[in-house]
This record gives sequence, structure tokens and C-alpha cells, in this order.
Amino acid sequence: MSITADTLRGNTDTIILTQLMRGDNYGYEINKSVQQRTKGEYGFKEATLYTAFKRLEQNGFIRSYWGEDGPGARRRYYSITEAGRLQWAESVKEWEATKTILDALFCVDYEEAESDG
Amino acid sequence: MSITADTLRGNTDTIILTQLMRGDNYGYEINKSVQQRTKGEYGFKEATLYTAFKRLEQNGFIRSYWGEDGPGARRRYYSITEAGRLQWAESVKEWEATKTILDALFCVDYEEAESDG
DNA sequence: ATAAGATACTTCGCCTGTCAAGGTATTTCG
DNA sequence: CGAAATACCTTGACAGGCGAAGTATCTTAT
Repeated sequence: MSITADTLRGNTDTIILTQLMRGDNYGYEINKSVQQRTKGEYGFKEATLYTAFKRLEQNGFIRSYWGEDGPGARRRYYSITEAGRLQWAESVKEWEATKTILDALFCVDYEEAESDG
Repeated sequence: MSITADTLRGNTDTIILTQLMRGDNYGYEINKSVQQRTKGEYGFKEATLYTAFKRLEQNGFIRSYWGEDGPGARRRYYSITEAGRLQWAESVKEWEATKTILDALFCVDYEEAESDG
């Protein structure tokens, strides 16, 4: 986990929504998936993860239901809602804008928009 | 200001350090510079700005001094330290890593690292 | 049966960064 | 004098991340 969480703050919800865009899933598995996709560079702390689920559900971006009541530890599955998909698209767009802005702001020798001095 | 500050949280310090890499400057001017470079898309709230200066100075990344005691509103100038330059380089590297990670995590149709199913 | 370890979910309380709101002091314009 | 811009600073509240602790189940080994 070489990336400080503060840099990713505010992106937690979007990361989760992205996972759910691939289909319903449960917390533990979502987190493992994040770790795999980042090759171990990043993963949620449990408290962060479940806090995010609660927040997303309260905002109506996801729905939850208990997994089949069979053998194995109980699992709470999450499903992205229509509002969640819209939110996701919005957030990804904002992420693109953020990249542009920060790339500009982290550039020392600067060329663009210098027209008016 | 179409970008929510939460997405940029944790990058405030690096934005300021970048500005100071171009030379000594004072708060108000730094903020105006940020606004110009982002074409009005982003700017700091004053409280955020001055909190960041204090934090950066406490961490030894910047130094401050009062501007020439002449006419005009007093200005507190800031100067980046050697530790600040190192920190800046570190943060920019981390930003690159963050971009890679989030781009991967915001990607729905996913190819890489799928070798093991 | 017992113990250990992995899976899986939940809550509490602290820490930190952001920011609305308010304040101070100076200069310029009328 | 008043208003507006420049320029700085502080307080208090809020929200997200997370360490720590707890609950319950399943698997593996003894």
C-alpha cells in the first residue's frame, strides 16, 4: 500500500461503484478485487469499506441483500442502482477533469494559458 | 469551481509547493495563480490556504518572511526549502502512481492481470 | 472436541483536511 | 468619511479514513 489514502479520499465511493458495475458483489470480495487490480498497491481498510457501503446505500446509489442462507459465512451483497450508475458516470467525468487540473498545477515549467500574462 | 475539493484533498500542499518551485510568493497571489492556471475551475478557500501554509511550515517544507515593510497591505512571503523540494518530487511521483491506480480502478471492461481468472 | 486461522460483517472513537463565518489592517477611489 | 479591494488570520463544525475491538461462521489440524 504505497499510496496514501488521503490522495484517494473521495474516490472510495467511485471505486466501489465501479466494482459493482461489473455485477453484484460483497464487501470482502470487492476489497480483494481492488487489491488484485492494483497489484497490492491499494486496498481499503475494513472500516473505510463498510462506512462507504452505508453512505452509498443512504444516498441511494446501491442496494443490499443477504446472500443465500446456505453454508459459509453470511455475505451481504450489493447491487448498483440506476442513480448509482449516473453518479458513477459523473464521478468518472470529474476524475478526468481532476487529472487535467492537477497535471497543470503540478507542472513547474508552464506554457498554456499564458496569453494574458 | 466545478471540481469538488474532496477529490483534490491531500493535494493542496503539493499545489502550493509547485507554485513556490517557481519562486517565492505570498498567499493571495498564489491562490490567484491557481485560479488562472485552472481557468477558474479551482481555487482555495482562504481558510484552507492558510491552514496549509501553517502545516507546510511546521513540516519544514516552506519558510516565511514578511515582505518589504513599505506601503500597501502587508504580505507574508513563502519560500520552499530543500526538504520541500524533496517532498514535492515525492508527491508528484505519488500523483503519477495514483493516476495509474485510479484509472485501473475506474475501468469497467478490464483486461490486465486477469491471468488467474 | 478443541484450537487456530481465514472469511465476513459491524461499530466506536480519534484524527485530519476542508471550509463557512467572522475578524483585523491597509490602500485606493469617490 | 464610506465602500471596495487587497491581504492575512482564527474558530468551530463537519466529513471521510482508519485503528481497534467485537461478532459469527467455516476450514484445517490435532
